Formats: sequence, structure tokens, C-alpha cells
Amino acid sequence: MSPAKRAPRKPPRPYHHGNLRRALLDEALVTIRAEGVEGLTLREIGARVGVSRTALYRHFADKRALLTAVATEGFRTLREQLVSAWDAGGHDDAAFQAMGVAYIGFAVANPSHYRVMFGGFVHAEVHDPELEVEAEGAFQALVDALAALQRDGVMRAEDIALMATHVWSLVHGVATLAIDGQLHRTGAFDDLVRYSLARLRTGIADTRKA
Amino acid sequence: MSPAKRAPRKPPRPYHHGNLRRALLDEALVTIRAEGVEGLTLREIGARVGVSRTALYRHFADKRALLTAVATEGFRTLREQLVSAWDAGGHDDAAFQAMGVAYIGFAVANPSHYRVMFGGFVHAEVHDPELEVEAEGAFQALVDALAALQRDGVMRAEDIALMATHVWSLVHGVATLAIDGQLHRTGAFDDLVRYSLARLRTGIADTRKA
DNA sequence: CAGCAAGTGTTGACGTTGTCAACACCGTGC
DNA sequence: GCACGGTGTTGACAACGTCAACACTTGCTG
Repeated sequence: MSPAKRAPRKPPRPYHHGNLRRALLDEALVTIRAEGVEGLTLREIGARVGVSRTALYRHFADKRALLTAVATEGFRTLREQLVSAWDAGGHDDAAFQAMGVAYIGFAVANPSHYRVMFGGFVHAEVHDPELEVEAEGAFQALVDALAALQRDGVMRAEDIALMATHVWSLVHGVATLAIDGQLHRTGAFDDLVRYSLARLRTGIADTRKA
Repeated sequence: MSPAKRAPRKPPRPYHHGNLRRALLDEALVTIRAEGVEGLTLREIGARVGVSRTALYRHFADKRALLTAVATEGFRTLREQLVSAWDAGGHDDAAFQAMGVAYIGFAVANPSHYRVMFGGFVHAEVHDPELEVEAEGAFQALVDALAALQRDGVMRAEDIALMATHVWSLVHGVATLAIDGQLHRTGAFDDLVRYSLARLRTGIADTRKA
């Protein structure tokens, strides 16, 4: 055994962590992914990062603030994936379908994270400006794509916010029902996604003659 | 002050409650409605019913079981309201729209209750047979209506489970986004509901010549 | 009618959790 | 070289879900 009981030389971890906020956020996301939102405890993520249970309070006001930050990152990631899908395609009809698949895919691949974003653990009359910005950004990705399609005469030339919200509602609905395990009634999940996006498209497509 | 400290004559409440399960369920729903799911504590609802904190365990296995029962009642109420809307109309296109309005209306009028049904507080790999039955019943109301409309040539003659799930996804999406306060970007909520249901209808309508 | 068993409700206690208050350590600027 | 704000720690507390042990009540069996 090492004789030095006190004053250990070269402690492997200095008193100040360096970027504890980042580390806590990462660890929180890992834990949520593994055990769900309900399984997240402040004490455990502190321990996992190698820090005491209340160190977190120097970086987040409370548990809700931590979850809000997690949600904010989720919206940022979601927007990136939506934009990627849209840009990878030809900014056309097919690319729009790909965006829908990407949205639902994000939710299904990260169910617990998605739940933090929409499950009511956050906000509830509290407005976090940073969260609003990122959520708005993800929504805007959808609006931009629809605007392009309207311009090209692919989609109806209607109130774009209304149309975007309609589209969002559908993919959000499919995503949350899938996450909640409510889709066992239908056959293959991929078939449902394809069908639903096709019917969505029919509903908002421009049917005028060119 | 009454001299009788012990052995009070005629206790206003007998030892056995009579129908404690029913009372607990009602009180739980009232509390959830008032303070949300997160605000529900077993101790408080016990106290509110005038019973000790653990009396509840004679009627529900644990907190989750109580919430599952609340969710089950929610699905039952939802089905009733859907069927009412469908039957009140002429079993036609307009009645179907009314069903959509009723669905979203239920969620918006009972946001916390709706969240218990879909927010992942329940099931999560656990299957409650009674819950499944009621959830299935609500879904079936939708299937029945769509089947009638397909028969009448109003809606496309496609896989009915697929179509019903698509419809369900849309109304569920609108409902949850509304509950989560994510629809402030759009204008009047009623306009969105009308628009969304109209576009939904276009997407699944039968366009063949009669 | 005696008594026993199952059902129902109570009290006490335990471990866990989020959070606050008070204190300790660290780095930087005067 | 020293004060100070930022950062991390320990101790404590109330609230919560849940278990175990006990008490009362009702209804059945002999």
C-alpha cells in the first residue's frame, strides 16, 4: 500500500475538472440512452464522471436544467440529420421523403433522447432561450425544404407554417407511436413509414397541370 | 373539547372503505389533472382519500400499476368520445373529420391524462392485458370508421391497418405537439386542426371516378 | 356459536433521491 | 502576496416508494 495517506502527489485528477459541464452532459446522455430518462440520477452521473454528487449544481440550476440541455443538443443533432438527408438528395421530392425517414429514424434510434425532447420533462411553462433556438432551427429545416418544393411546383402553394406543422405532426406521430411500442398492430415498421410518407405527399402535392 | 379521547363512538369512516380502489383511481386522476403526472405522489392521494399511505398497495401492485389503470380508463373514455363523434354524424366524410377533432380535443382537454396514456410512464416492456384491450378498442373505433368509408368508396381501398395507423399517427402527432406547447409557431390552433385533417383526407381519399 | 382464514388498513422503518448550506480548494488580477 | 470569484466537497434534510409486521373486519366452516 502506498504510505502517503494524505497529500497524495500527482493526483490523477486535479481539483478542477476542466470541462465538467461537457462531461456531465455527455454522461447524462449515455445514461439516458442506456437506462431511460426515469433511470437518470444526478448522484450517479456525478459518480460516473468521478465527481461529487452536487458538483453538477455549479453548471446546471437543477435536474430540469440538465435535461433541458440534453434536449437542446437533441434538437441540434436532429436538425443536422434532417439537413443532411435533404442535401444528400437532389432537393426534390425524393429528398423530402428521405428527410421524413431521417426524422423517424432519429427518434427510433434514440428513443430516450427523443423522449427528453418531447416528453414534457422539459419546459412546461418554462422557456429556455437556447432550447427555443435549436427547436426552431430543426423546424426551419423542414420549412426550407417545403419552400423549395413549393417554388418548384411540387407541393401546394399554401401557408408554409401550416403545411410544415402538418408534416411535422405526422412524422412526430409515427415516431412517438413507434417509440411507445404502439405499432405492433401494423406489419413491418418500414412499410408503415413508406406508406405514411407516401400518403402525406399525396395530401400536400400540387395537382395542377404544369 | 370532546372528552372521549379514545374509543370514539360512531367513527364517520368505517375501517373498511368500501370501494377504495375506485376512490383512489378517481383521486389519482383529479390530482394528475391538477398537478401533472410528475406531481402525483402515493402518499398524497392516500391522504386525500382519507386513508393511510400504504393502503393503496392492497389494490395496486405499485405506482406504475396505478398509472396503468389510469391510462386504461383514458383509452376507454377516448374510445367513447370517438364513437360518439362518428355516430353523431352520418357515418360519412364529415363524421370522420369530427372524429379527428374529437381525438385531438380529448388530448388537449386532458393533457396530463393523455400523457399518462402515451408518455412512457406505463408499459415499457410490461404488458397489461386490460390496458391492451382498451387501447385496442380505441384503435378499432378508427378502423371501423375507415372500413365503412372504404366500403362507400370515399377512401382508398388499401390495407386498413396501415391506413388506420397513418391516420392515428397524424392526430396523435398534432395532439402531442399541442400538449407540449410546440405549436406556437402556427397561428390559431383550430385552423391547424382543420388544415391538417383536410390534407389528411386528401391523402387517403379515393380519387377514382365513381 | 366458536374460531379461523382471507381481505383490508395501519404504523414503523429503510434506502434513494434532489437540493440546500457551509466549507475547502484553485487560479487569476491587483 | 493576497483577496476574490469560480469550482468542488461534505453534511444534512425532507420527501418519496416500498417492505415488513401488526391490527381490525368480514365471512366461511365446523
